[in-house]
Amino acid sequence: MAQRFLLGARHSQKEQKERAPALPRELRDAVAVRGDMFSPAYRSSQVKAGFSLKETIRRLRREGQDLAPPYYDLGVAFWLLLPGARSYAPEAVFRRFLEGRAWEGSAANIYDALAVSARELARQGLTSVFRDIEMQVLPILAAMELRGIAVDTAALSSLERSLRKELAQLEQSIYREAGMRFNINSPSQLSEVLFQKLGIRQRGKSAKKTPGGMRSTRAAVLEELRDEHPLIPLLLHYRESFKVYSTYVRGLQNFVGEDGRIHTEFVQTGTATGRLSSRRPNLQNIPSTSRWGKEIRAAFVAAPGYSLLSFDYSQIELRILAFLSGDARLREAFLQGKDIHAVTAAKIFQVDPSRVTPEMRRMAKVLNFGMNYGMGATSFARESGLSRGEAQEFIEAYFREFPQVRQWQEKVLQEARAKGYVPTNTGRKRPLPGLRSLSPRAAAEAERAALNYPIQGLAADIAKLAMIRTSQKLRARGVWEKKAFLLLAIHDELLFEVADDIIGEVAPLIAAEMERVFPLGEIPLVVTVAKGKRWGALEKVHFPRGTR
DNA sequence: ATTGTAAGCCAC
DNA sequence: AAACGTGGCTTACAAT
Ligand SMILES: Nc1nc2c(ncn2[C@H]2C[C@H](O)[C@@H](COP(=O)(O)OP(=O)(O)OP(=O)(O)O)O2)c(=O)[nH]1
Ligand SMILES: [Mn+2]
Ligand SMILES: [Mn+2]
Repeated sequence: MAQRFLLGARHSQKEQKERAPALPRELRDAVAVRGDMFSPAYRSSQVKAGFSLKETIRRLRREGQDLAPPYYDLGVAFWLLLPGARSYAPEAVFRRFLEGRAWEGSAANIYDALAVSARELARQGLTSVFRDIEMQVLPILAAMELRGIAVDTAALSSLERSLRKELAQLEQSIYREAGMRFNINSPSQLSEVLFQKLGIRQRGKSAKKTPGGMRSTRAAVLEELRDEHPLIPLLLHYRESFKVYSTYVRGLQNFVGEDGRIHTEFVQTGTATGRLSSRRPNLQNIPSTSRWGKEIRAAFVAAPGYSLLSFDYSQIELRILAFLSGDARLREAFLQGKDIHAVTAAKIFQVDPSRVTPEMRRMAKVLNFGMNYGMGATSFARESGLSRGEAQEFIEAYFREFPQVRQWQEKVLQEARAKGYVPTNTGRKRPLPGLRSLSPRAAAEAERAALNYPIQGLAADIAKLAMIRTSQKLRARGVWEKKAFLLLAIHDELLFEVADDIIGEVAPLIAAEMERVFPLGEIPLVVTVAKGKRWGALEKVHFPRGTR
């Protein structure tokens, strides 16, 4: 299937010429941008074409210069044509899409890649997503990376001391219970200690193996063995603390810059669905739930005189599912302002919806999305604590309640099998060659990805539109990158740093803009707002009626 | 010393 | 570990 997206290789030069429509004038007149150079043309209104334009923009802005829009980023262009590849670096792109031509870093190379990608984007109906979404987001990401987010390093150091102490004690307790010293961080050594030396086994259950044939020691397995040996709860505790220590406390400290801020990199070509990813460090997976998690988040702070403002779409993918499937009852639930995550939590935990805790609701999220994207009864049972039979019945009841969701899924799969790819409402598409795999496992895996893609992909576009529109609004007010800074995009959440004296003005503005970026028919997009001096201690903001 | 893979786990 | 999906990071361990 990937062949369909390979360009040029199958055609002779002559055929190419006959088929290739002329490039629009603005692209023929594009300026080739090489990352290590500067040209007065960078200030012109011509299209700037090149690889890694975000990095070029960052470099130029650091040097007091800039790269004027409009942009044409070649890596992003080829990513839209074939999302999910490992690399969109020039060498990889030329190898895959411009066979026969090698990347030499020349302007001619850039024009070649521009011509090939632009024609194919147009042919596949991707021009609008590319130009109106991706190329608008690009300079916003550059600004976010340059700004960074402030970190309370003293808080992190204090956390490091606490965790060191706790880990040292846990380590000793674990050695004592095991009757020997070993590397707790080595799953193979731990597996041997647990299942050979101590002979721990779950009565009447088969051994859980990793793909490598080892007996698994992951948390889900240890959780089931919790009562079988006093070592197990110690290990679970150790695992959680060590994760926080190694990845978040020690790891993050290494990324704090001279300016006291962490500057993540947002990868625009990092996912197959249109989401962004974040790396070096990843600031999209900072812990949020556990006790340690809260403390880690509390180490991310606003600059003096500023506050952090968080805007998160409520139940975003469930609303999109209601919109796409048209399911009458799911739509009705959202028209009535229902919180489906809370409803599911209330059913699972058998409490009144008003008494659902944040932890219960987070668990319900996993179950709700799990059901919609193909989770089995066994996994549902483990996640929920229900028996396998109860889990099976719960899933069936869910699809009885929302029958049009199933119908929509069947339709998505049919079209996906016929076309070999899945589209989103914005025109983005993802090829899924696995759908035609002869391996039932691989085919089933591709089917689940196909069910997820139209929803996660549209959610990604909504979040990107939110970045674009809110930045435009703030720019019109004269505060963008002056008194209001976008710091992070966490999938369906935008985290701003805003001067205290304009919070009352811009918070309703941002929320209102986010709620209008993509109307889902009658289904409202709802944004939850929270603010505070520390990310780990935000308080919900309520707007008076009619202010947005 | 560097690179790649497996296992595991954090977030959305 | 299992019929949720999308990611990135750390450690251990083997291969280079
Ligand atoms: N497949 C899957 N998708 C998830 C999972 N967790 C989050 N997502 C996706 C779907 C969510 O709508 C989206 C945003 O995550 P959030 O944590 O903001 O949850 P959501 O918006 O649904 O609820 P909220 O009202 O914000 O608490 O990310 C998950 O466990 N599985
Ligand atoms: Mn949300
Ligand atoms: Mn969110």
